[in-house]
Amino acid sequence: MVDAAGRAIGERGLANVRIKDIADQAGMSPGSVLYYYPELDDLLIEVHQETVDQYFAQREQFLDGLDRPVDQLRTALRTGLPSGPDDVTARLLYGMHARCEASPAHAALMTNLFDREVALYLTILRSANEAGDVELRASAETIARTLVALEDGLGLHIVSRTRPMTIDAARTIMTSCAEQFTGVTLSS
Amino acid sequence: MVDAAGRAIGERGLANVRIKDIADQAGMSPGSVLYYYPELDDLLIEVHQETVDQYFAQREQFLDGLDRPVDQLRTALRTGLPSGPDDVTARLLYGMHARCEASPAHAALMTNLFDREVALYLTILRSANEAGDVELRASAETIARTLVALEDGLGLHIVSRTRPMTIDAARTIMTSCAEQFTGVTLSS
DNA sequence: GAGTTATTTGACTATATTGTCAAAGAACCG
DNA sequence: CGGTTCTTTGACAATATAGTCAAATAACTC
Repeated sequence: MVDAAGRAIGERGLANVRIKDIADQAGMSPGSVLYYYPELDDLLIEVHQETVDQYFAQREQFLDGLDRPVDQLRTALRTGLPSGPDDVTARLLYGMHARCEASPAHAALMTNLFDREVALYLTILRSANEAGDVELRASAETIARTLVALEDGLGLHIVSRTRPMTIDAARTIMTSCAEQFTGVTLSS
Repeated sequence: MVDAAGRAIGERGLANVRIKDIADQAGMSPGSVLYYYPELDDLLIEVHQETVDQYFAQREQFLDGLDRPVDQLRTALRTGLPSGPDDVTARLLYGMHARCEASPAHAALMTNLFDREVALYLTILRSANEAGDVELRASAETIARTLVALEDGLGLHIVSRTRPMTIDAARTIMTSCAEQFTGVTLSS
């Protein structure tokens, strides 16, 4: 059901999704959708939750098996960007940002995602630093927040089809920024 | 009329604005709105255009009268962020990002704004560098793009009420990032 | 000021979508 | 089984909103 809603949003866009679309994707009637979610917002919040969890789990998974923290950093820098303008997960998450203004639940989920991503970078940065592989030219907290916010800004432009902002250009920028903060070469 | 639409969006939100809201703001009847804009999208595009122009003009104006490029840089770093979660202009622009996926016109306006902001930083960075006030530890183009994308990412979190991301925190990050790229202290 | 065109209006139609509900059907339980 | 609860359905009512349009009004021209 939550999956079906996610697919429906992927097809029709978060702003235009109708109960009927969700019902179709779930192989149900519109009445059944309302039976489980009298407030459609509740369903959207679960979709948001689910998407955040899956996205973050995947990001962590990319790091599995990488022993050297610098390699983890390099990989994290690559996997924090949308895969392209049509990246379904990224589009959904950016769409959810708009709902944060009105819905504390969505805002909390965004805060949660942000915190987890910052924590991920923090861990990597600190262990890379302890391993003597990188400097930390600002506080680890600041660097981590910078990288996450930069990912979000670049991703927004990728998804919005801002022309000069291709995935390659965005990767260059991520790398370059991380290099400045850590004093090492990170381009792969 | 475009102004009225902007106000209506400010009150009701871009996603929920109705023709009636615009008519009310303009002191007209709904019929008159349709008379001038049979396609409501055309009006939204003009609102977008207008907002981009005004926003950028104001950003430039903040730099007026600042002779030293480093001061311009400091000011640019401060004025590129939303004034708070309720910043009407910022909310409108972030809302418009969602429309870029479907509308090339909106995407073009976003590209235009991005390019102009990058150009602004480019000018500042280059003259600060020529004045011998800053280093450029990456290409000016890369630094400028980084700063603009970072502003956008931070602004998105401010507007979305991502809790740890206050305006102060965001300013710290902007400053710290610029310091890394330029090798000088910029905090005011 | 008569005639012409442009603008404005608000009532009306068309449409899309949410939400209701009684009845049908399935699952479960003694 | 018979009864009970849970689930599902699709037709229907309620609502919201875009868009139409004839008629009223204003503006403009000669």
